[in-house]
Amino acid sequence: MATGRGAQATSPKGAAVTATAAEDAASAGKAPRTARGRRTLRAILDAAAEEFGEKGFHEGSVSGITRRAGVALGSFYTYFDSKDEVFRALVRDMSAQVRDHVTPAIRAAGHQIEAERAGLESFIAFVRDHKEIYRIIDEAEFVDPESFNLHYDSTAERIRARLAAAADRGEVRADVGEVHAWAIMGMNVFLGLRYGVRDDDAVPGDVADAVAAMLARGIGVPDSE
Amino acid sequence: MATGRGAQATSPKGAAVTATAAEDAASAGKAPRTARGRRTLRAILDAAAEEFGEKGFHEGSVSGITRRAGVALGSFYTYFDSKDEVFRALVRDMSAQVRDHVTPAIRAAGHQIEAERAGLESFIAFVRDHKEIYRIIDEAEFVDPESFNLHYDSTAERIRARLAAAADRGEVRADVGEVHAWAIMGMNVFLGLRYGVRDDDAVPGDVADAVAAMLARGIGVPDSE
Amino acid sequence: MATGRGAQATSPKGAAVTATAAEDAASAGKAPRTARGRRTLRAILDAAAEEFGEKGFHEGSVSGITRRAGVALGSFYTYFDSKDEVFRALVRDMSAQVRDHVTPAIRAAGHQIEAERAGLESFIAFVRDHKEIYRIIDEAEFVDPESFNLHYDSTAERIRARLAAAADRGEVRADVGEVHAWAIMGMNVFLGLRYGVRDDDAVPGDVADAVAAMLARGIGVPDSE
Amino acid sequence: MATGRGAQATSPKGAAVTATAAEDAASAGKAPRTARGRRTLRAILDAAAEEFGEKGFHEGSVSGITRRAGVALGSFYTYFDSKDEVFRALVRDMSAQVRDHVTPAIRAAGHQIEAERAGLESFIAFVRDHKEIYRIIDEAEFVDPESFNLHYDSTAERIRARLAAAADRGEVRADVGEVHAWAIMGMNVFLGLRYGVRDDDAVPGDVADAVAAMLARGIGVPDSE
DNA sequence: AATGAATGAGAGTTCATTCAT
DNA sequence: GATGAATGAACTCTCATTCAT
Repeated sequence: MATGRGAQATSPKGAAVTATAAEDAASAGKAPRTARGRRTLRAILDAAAEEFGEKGFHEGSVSGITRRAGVALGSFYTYFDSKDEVFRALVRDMSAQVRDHVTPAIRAAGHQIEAERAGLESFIAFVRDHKEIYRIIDEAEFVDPESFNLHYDSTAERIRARLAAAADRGEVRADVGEVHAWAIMGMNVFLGLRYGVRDDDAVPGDVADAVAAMLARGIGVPDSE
Repeated sequence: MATGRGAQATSPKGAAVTATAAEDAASAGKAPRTARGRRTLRAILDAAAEEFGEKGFHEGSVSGITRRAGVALGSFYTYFDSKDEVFRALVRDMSAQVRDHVTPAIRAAGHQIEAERAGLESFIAFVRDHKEIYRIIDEAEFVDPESFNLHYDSTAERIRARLAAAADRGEVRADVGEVHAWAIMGMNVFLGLRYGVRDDDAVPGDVADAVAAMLARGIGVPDSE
Repeated sequence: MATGRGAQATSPKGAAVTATAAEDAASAGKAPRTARGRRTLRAILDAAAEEFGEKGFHEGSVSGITRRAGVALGSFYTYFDSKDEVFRALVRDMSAQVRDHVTPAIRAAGHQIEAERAGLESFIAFVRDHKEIYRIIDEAEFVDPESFNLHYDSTAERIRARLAAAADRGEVRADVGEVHAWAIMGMNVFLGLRYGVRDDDAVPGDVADAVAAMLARGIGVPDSE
Repeated sequence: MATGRGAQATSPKGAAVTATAAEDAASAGKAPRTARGRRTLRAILDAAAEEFGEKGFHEGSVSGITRRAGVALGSFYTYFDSKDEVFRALVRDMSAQVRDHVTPAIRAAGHQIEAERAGLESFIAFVRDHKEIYRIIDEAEFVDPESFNLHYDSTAERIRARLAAAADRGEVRADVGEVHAWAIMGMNVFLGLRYGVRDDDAVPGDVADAVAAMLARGIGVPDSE
């Protein structure tokens, strides 16, 4: 699927992607030197998120991106070396944004079970605004396996680490480990697909409540609150 | 990700795919009439599973398939109308095979929690033999969304139905529903990815034990065994 | 410049190229398996000699080749992996044909000075029929340096070897070596350019006579005839 | 091949080219009016000699030139109307410099055979410092045929004229003419390629000695010294 | 004069699909 | 049925040239 925690590309505000991805482009050695250049790069990145989100990497085209961005075909290559490269920048950007979006919700929670609940709720809400995230991160499996693996490995590792810390605090059972982290990530990703992308009917909080209740009994320590 | 329950393409025996997929092809209106034809169709389907499993749908090519199958390029079109069509046949075949592989393990269990444990163990074991299943089902999201959705919807529905039956039997909590079904499917898919495709180190039974313990407390009814 | 000894591409007979170049293509792993395929390959090779001879490698285009050959653009790639590859095949073919054309004239001569005279005359005559050879072999310096170097190195080496043999027979001076071989090759190439490609006025035999007279005194042994 | 007589682009001092070529550029109607402009033009011309020498005309790029020159891409068009135009300026410049380099050595000789010897030695030495000259003049055959022809025609004509004068002085045979001029030019060009560009082992003087001895007998008048 | 972003025509290459043998 | 050559639309990427700043 896609991700363990929210994103922001092509946001309603229309510019959120660029923050991180523009840096990736920069680190790829094609940083714009003028304000006009920065505007163009931003337009291309937003357009790429749209194009790939709608059509996927292979069906999407560079000319589709530049058409959406309202720039000439050649301008694309002023900022990216190849179609693969924008895609890579986008995947990393989305991965970062998902993480940045849910982290505060998780941090704000007082108890680890509540943290997981908040994370899932926040993730589902986020996915609703950024349905393209699934298509983009999923297709990375084929186009940029490294980013794909990195995304899931680091997401799972973050979950594992916070569960371990919670175990130390006595909030979750001591035998909780990597298996549980991957299990939770998998649940979140599929619930995001079902209740974020597929159908908007359910209330994210309700879905999160149901899962949290299961987790409280499944991995929580009774009376640790 | 990919799937909730096992597959069989490109099996060690090298022919398993064909049973089901050949019927799909037949239903697509190109059933071979001679024994020679049946052999060619089987070769093409096995080769397609290999090709798409290795390279994905877009990077895979019809000529790659016929080369692997040892038949002429043109022969492909004797059995399939298009590249999309083999892929569709393959996705449905895999979906069916995953289902057919895990179902017996689930049926054999005495208690629902044990059934879920057996299903996951069986699934991980299966994935190890058919790592291409993830790539194929995942890419269906772009190539054949209908099959993709059908696969996950029907898998989740099967889980939901058996949990409902178990609730009636008093083996799992009465409040278990669709959310739990999608959560379990997500866990299974990601654990299959992590411990089936990615890394062969862990013992599937151990992974399944950890998950079953969590589920027993999370959704199980104490003393229902 | 171009070459030390004659060529044959795009000959009046229109098919000469293919003999050798078709084998190169074959050795490149794309040998046609049917008579129709052989005809197409021949048409492409002849067209490539024309296209590159007229426009040079960089200005020439694959679509120009297929247009001349009267085949579809894609058919080109049935026989060659790239534009570079036809060019390479062509250069090697031309090198071989130049050699094959002049060698008999040289062999037929009774004395080495007469052999050099006959070689030059034959070369000029040949160049007049295949003016494109200069453009093709010259541009190889940029496109396929290996073939370019090989062409001149082997041509010079052939001259050196036959002069050495002649020295043993007492027909030319004993101190004749590599320097003289390259000098003779250079003379031939430029006289071919001047009296073969550039201007058809002079009689090749007259040019060859003048050079032979100079060589007779310059490297010949008096009274060795 | 390339040329009959010396050049100077991309010289060790790094600026020599400009003297002549800047005039060509000027004659092309874009003479710089300030000292800063002259410096920029010089930098572009030197960079162009490097770029085209290394990569050839077609593989070389305007942006490669400006990068080497350390100026902005757009600045190129302040001094040249097109890529072709720099190349043309460069070819003429190189032709002139080759001529200017060898002429003094030829003039200084007391006897025509010695003059030819000195010319060849000087040419080989020169080529070693300016190996790019072959690539540049050779590619002119495709890019700027007029300059290409002019270069060889005028070089051959200079040789012919000095041989005619020498014949009048009784230093070379009376029957020496255009054929001999082209032959000598061809020898020089190929010996420059072999012992100047390709391999630095041989001593230019030794090569020139061998050729001079051959010419002395071939076209010289005995006892004319 | 200098800068560097923007432009867009053009070229090479791929490959699903067709069809004559 | 099988074969493999032929087709051509489609796409990515390059780069000379222009132009606003």
